Amino acid sequence: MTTTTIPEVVVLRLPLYVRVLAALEGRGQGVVSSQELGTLLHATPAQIRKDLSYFGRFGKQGRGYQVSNLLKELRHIMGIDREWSVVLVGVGQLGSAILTYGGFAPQGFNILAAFDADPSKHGAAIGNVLVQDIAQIKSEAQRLGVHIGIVAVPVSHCQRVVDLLVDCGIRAILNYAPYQPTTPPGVWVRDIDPVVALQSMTYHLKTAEDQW
Amino acid sequence: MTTTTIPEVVVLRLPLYVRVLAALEGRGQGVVSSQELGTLLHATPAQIRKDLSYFGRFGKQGRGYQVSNLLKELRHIMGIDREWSVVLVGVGQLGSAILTYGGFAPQGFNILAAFDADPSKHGAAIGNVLVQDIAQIKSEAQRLGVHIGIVAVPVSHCQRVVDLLVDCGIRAILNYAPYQPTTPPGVWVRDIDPVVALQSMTYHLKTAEDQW
DNA sequence: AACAACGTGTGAAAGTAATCACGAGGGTCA
DNA sequence: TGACCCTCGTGATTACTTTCACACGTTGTT
Repeated sequence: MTTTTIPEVVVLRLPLYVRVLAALEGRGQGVVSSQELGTLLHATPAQIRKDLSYFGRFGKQGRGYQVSNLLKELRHIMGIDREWSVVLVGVGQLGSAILTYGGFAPQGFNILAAFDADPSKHGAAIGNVLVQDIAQIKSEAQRLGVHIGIVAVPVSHCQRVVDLLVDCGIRAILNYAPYQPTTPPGVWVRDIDPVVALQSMTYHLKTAEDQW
Repeated sequence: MTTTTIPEVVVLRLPLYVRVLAALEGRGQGVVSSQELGTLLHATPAQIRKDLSYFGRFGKQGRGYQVSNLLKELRHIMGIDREWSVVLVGVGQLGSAILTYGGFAPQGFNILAAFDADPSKHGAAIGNVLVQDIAQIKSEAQRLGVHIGIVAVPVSHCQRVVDLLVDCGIRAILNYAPYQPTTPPGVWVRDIDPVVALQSMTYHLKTAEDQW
């Protein structure tokens, strides 16, 4: 068995591949070339081919890739051909919005429970999810077999909550707090911070202005 | 004048530097070393020093960096020592949540107007912002001197809305739709897609499982 | 059956980014 | 003053990513 470690940049691109392949399948396209995928993904055809080659040989010379087959393969490789159990911590404005957001479930990410430290929120149901006492999280996470945690708490609580999730056996965390928590090896964190995204663009806006 | 082009990866890290420096200033710390910054940012001290060296010589040998000074410098370099005018397109569930989110204004990003194609939404005020007809966007954007656009529309409308924003003279776009729009050179886009973030983690979860 | 057009998979080359390692300066204290 | 410790800034090195370019298989055509 030839186990090459996949570069992380490639892993980060895989979901985008799946996204456009799903769109192509939805519109009934049967075959796609690396050239066309490259256009749709704003990447070079060579990069598409090299990325895919890390996982196998899915294409056919002279033809391209069979959309439905490649999509199936990639979904399996990424582990998104199954359901994942998710818990959310922090039911403030942001947390509530996440609970009512309809984009996770269709992709197999099921938010099964929500937790907050504020007793006044306990017992409420937001978007079909019951808000529970944060003290219950460990037993609930184990009972539900949770894989993924979403953190939507203030910066001041972020590290503590992340530690707690890790203690619950969770090894993948989607973090909405504007803070990079420290985690032990083997735990994956993705940060979502729109302000950071905006700030990295203002650098370019300013630089473009200064140009003249 | 020595104008080296700054690597984009460095630009993407600058906001994180500002974030931790602001935290250090808030807690009253006067001086910080690249070593300590590295710990807080999960980066090596060498990387911190090299990144900062693209913009100038802010440190003092034997001491480190003066927190307030470095913060001031970086804020200026990134263009976040001023206010930026923002418009939002798409006042659905997500768009409404963005309008009521309190995290943008304190960082100098002021959402001045919101637009939607649905007439039933026009005239509503959400989080102090008036929802207007999308047909008004060009005149309003010019009147308000808008710099940045936030896109919170369905995938099917994303490209059209982005084209419209570009036509309004906007050159920085924060895109919440799960689709990578095409833009002319000189226009900057940052995509925010929590599902993509989750999917890149399930790859690792699955791989860790398969290990044994 | 031969040929042309197409497009994959992949080593090699080129281009970027991260890290190393060290000279030089600053601070502290006896 | 001088010895010692600290930490920056940076050229050199190493590691990682992307792109190039071509052999080879597939499809369609005459």
